[in-house]
Amino acid sequence: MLQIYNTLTKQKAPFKPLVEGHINMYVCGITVYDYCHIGHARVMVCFDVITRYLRSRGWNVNYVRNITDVDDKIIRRANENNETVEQLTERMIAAMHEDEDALSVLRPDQEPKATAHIDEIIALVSTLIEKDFAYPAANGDVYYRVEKFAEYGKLTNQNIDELRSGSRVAIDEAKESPLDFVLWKAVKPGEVSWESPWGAGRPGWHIECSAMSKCCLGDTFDIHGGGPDLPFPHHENEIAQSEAANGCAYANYWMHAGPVRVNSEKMSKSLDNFFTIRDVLGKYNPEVVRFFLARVHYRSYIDYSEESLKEARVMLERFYQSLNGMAGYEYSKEDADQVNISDFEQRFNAAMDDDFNTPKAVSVLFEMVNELNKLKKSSEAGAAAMAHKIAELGGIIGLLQQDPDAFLKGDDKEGEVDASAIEALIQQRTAAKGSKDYAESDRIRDVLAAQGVILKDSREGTSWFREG
RNA sequence: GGCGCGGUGGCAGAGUGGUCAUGCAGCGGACUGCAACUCCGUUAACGCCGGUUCGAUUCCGACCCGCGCCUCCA
Repeated sequence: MLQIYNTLTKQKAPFKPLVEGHINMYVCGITVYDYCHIGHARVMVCFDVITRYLRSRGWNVNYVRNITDVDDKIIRRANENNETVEQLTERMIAAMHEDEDALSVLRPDQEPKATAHIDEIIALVSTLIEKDFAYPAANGDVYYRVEKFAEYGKLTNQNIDELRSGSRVAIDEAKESPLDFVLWKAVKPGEVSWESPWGAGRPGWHIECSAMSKCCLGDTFDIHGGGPDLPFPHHENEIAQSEAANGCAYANYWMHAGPVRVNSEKMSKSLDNFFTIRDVLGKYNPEVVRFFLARVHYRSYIDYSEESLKEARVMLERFYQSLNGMAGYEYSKEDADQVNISDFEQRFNAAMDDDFNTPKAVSVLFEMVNELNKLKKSSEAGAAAMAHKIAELGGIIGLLQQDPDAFLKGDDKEGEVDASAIEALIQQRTAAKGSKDYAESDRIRDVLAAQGVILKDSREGTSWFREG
């Protein structure tokens, strides 16, 4: 039984879809004015793991993640760069897709862009005005009348009075109340804009998600997800817009990923303490980055550090050392039954069913590695079956799909010994060993070790890998 | 100030009212020319103070500490 922690109810509850076997999920995506950082990567990986797992269990998942391609920051950045908004956003969308591909994040089924849904946005704002939940102001903006929506604040337990007194938002003369937020922004000189019943302008931030989710998934859908800084005000405002306009529940389950931290502070644009995905991919194998993010429960914080990345690398090495060389062996269903594959698989699924507990699921995978290493000595077919299942289950988290030998050897990087030089030194060492010249063979091993290359002698000869 | 989340062995990180998390590191052993990989064994923890209970790291309350949101941010 799948259990999901729901931000709305603040507890874990059994998941019940609107339509049996089917899941409609909307996740807030990226505002594309800059390269994605590791915090963005976390949200991408988190919902990618969730989608992969649900599909592996037979759910039919329709995964929508939007792209915000017009807003203040985009306009400012495009001006700074002397390019159009569209040039900037297309560049950043391409970069985002490159980053996702590197991290083995599968594309959502739909990636709606705000600028492609202006008509739907205008229609939604019109409905809100008709229903008296919004008003055009003297300055050309259209605002949402927050105090008209009785349930405002139900996602994050805010109450209107507290918000009003604690409001840090500067009083805007055009608004009826400081809590009101903008649905449609009147154009300023030099900005991109679209015609509307309230004059030329562009959508506010929150309205696009209400419009696009309605367009792609309908008035009510199953899961709405996003990053840790979105519950308030963004998701609160989405609820207010959609439920007021549609007259029915918006999303049934709200899921929020935890933050990535640096030195105990949240990684964020405003703190300027972020590392972009491409920075980090320059130093670590993409799978290491993915594992770094996926080995912690999705709702917990993660501390970003070189040590954490290295630890993820070392953990993956254990998997790949064990899997290495197992691909070629045959096995039957009986072989798999004999080594209790289904018990492990059940425990893996039970962990994932419990609010997507990846740390626990990974621990099951490690138990399987231990079993595999033992089976290598007793049952070739049993070991092959185990190895196959480890890779299969790892694949659900988006891991363990590389060729083990390739992962362990790594790419030849600038300034490091390349593979052919390593092979040549190994041949010299083998010759030295053959004549029992251990001083020489140890010397060669030390030379390689000094460059991070570790040798492994076995009956079949000497193999090597690069340590993390 | 309001609303939330969290404090687990040297580190990372799950979980449970009374037997093992898991990985790294450490220690002892096996394998090895020596290593590496691997295997076997092993050490060690639940912020603080009360309460409930036969028994609490796990439930309840207070306290201390850390973090997030309340302004654009995933």
